[in-house]
Amino acid sequence: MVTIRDVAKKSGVSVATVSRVLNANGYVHEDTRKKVMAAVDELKYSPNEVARSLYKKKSKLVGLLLPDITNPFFPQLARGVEDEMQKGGYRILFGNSDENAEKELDYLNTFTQNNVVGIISATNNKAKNNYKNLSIPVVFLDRTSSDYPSVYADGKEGGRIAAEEIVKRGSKRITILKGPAHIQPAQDRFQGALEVLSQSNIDFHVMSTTSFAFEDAEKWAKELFATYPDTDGVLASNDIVATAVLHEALRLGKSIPDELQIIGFDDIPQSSLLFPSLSTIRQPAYEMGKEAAQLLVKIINQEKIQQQQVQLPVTFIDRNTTRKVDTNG
Amino acid sequence: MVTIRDVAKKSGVSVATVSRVLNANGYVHEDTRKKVMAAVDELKYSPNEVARSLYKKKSKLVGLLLPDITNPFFPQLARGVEDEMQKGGYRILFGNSDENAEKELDYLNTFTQNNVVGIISATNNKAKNNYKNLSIPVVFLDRTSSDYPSVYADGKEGGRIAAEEIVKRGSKRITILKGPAHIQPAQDRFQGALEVLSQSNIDFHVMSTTSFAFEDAEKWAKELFATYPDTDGVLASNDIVATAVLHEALRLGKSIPDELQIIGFDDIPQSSLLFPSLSTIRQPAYEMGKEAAQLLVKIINQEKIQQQQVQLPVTFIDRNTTRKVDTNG
DNA sequence: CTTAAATGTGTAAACGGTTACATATTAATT
DNA sequence: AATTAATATGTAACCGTTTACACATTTAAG
Repeated sequence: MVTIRDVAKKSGVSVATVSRVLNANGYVHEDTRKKVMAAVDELKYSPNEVARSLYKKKSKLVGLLLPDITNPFFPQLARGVEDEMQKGGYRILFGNSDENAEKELDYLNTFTQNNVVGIISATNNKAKNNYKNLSIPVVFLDRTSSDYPSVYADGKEGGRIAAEEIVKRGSKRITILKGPAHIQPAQDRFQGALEVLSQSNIDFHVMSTTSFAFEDAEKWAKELFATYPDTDGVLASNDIVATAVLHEALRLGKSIPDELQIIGFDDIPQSSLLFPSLSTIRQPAYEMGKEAAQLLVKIINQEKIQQQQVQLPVTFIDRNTTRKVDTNG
Repeated sequence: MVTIRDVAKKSGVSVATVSRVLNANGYVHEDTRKKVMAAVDELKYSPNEVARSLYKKKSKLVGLLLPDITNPFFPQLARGVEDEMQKGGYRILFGNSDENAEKELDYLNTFTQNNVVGIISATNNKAKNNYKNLSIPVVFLDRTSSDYPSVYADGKEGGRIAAEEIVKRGSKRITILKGPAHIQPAQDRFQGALEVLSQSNIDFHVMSTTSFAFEDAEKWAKELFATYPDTDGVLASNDIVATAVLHEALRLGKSIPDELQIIGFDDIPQSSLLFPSLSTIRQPAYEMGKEAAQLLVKIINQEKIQQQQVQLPVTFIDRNTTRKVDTNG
């Protein structure tokens, strides 16, 4: 390994001078700067971030904690975070928590032990006080929080829109699939939908589900049609569940969207490739990731923050699992 | 921040002793061990990995470089890597390369600057010599390599199987969608399929595509049916493209699998949730990630390796975009 | 009982950077 | 010409660990 001392020797100056040219810090004569840069090039020197981090007590690393990268909603988030962090020269220490408090704590420890300069967490764990005594900034992603910086989409509004749209398009016996109880965003969606349907005079059922996993999704779908065979509108807790519902409905020979309308949530990339393509409430996942990253670097740089909580808007994506609404009405 | 010195002071011993109890190194009296552990607990001391890494010249970090986490094949890989690494106490420094040599090099630098102890790379870049003068072990994932440790699925065999199965099921005018030229695994699949079809007396076309992106997939699909409207069997370069083909075929009112059979490649999670569900060649992505991680930690630990190249088998997943084969034949 | 080996602990030097401080030279100011 | 400010560079301490080495004490062996 070539160190700053090797560069210093080769260019005939002290390590301090080398450090100064590398960091463009303090005074250094143009001639010596050139000598040093030449030595750097020749030796292919590249500073050891670990040593730098040790002295400075801060690295160029940020921790990113997601529930599960395997859930198709999260890669977009992650990508948004990464692309933005990349710009600021930050790199990502990555972990999946599985919404498991122990794993989460474990990762939080790793992050601090590695001098990360900030953390972005998209977990929905109750164990908030894992974060209480962290000395580094945290921003929560896809999760509302009044006491921490956070960026999230307007889930409640999303739920409302979904309910309004499905009603407007004529569903009369709606089933709301309520997502896992401990996932706040899922509850927000549910509340929004509930609010609208409660105030309407449309029949509806609520069916609880306990996970967002692929493997479970088909089970809920079967259960749904077994329990409520005459439902003509499903508000799914997310696009995965919606996809499973769509799949099962087609298997049962239901005509979509004529007999049954389905609205998902998230707008994961593959939703547009289904047939019929899935109508859904879009969360701007990539932008959310970016936004979170921007917020975090602002906090790291001690910039003034206008808004600790960033709420991003949600939009209805009108595809083919919903009927066309009468536009002249 | 509480350091080893604070613990030493509190427990009335030297830092060397504290270090010894923490690392279970050298001799230390049981009584002092207890004293030290008590101080550790009381102060909630947790060692600074950065300092440790600096002295030892190796961290507990491994670099993971993927083309794009947003491509649904990769989260599974990543998860396999992470789960396995987690077991060994390693954490993941993560990056997306976008198959861009500059980004790739940039990440490789970051990795080494941060003293990672190994790298797993799933890129398909020509710029192999980015890896030449790395002093840390690298294993390539989803990519064949004779001169580096690598784990990959048997793409060529996968291509053969796909071709055989679609022929066996009666397609007579087959289109092979050839994936991007610079993606070796895509070429392997293509070669396998080509091999089988060349030796048969079935008509077939080859159509080249240049990316695996969602946005492009629909374009290829439309182009496919515009160019070869009478094709009755498609061998897609991966499940995304297959999904787009399926979508477009259904849109055109083709009956699947009766008029048109489709076989994908990868078996990404959502393939089973399509309707009709997608027949495909399964790559064991999660296992590949795990295998790569296992191989890397073996190399890190200087264990004897029997096989530098591990090739995982590929299987035909017979779902509903292919016809049922006559079993009594 | 003497000696050697095993056990237990501390001091200080690394690891590879950054920077406070000291010092020297040159340029600007009066 | 004398003084001050700006420029340029080096020395050494520091960041928080680990470990080589030294030394002391206990235990085992002869």
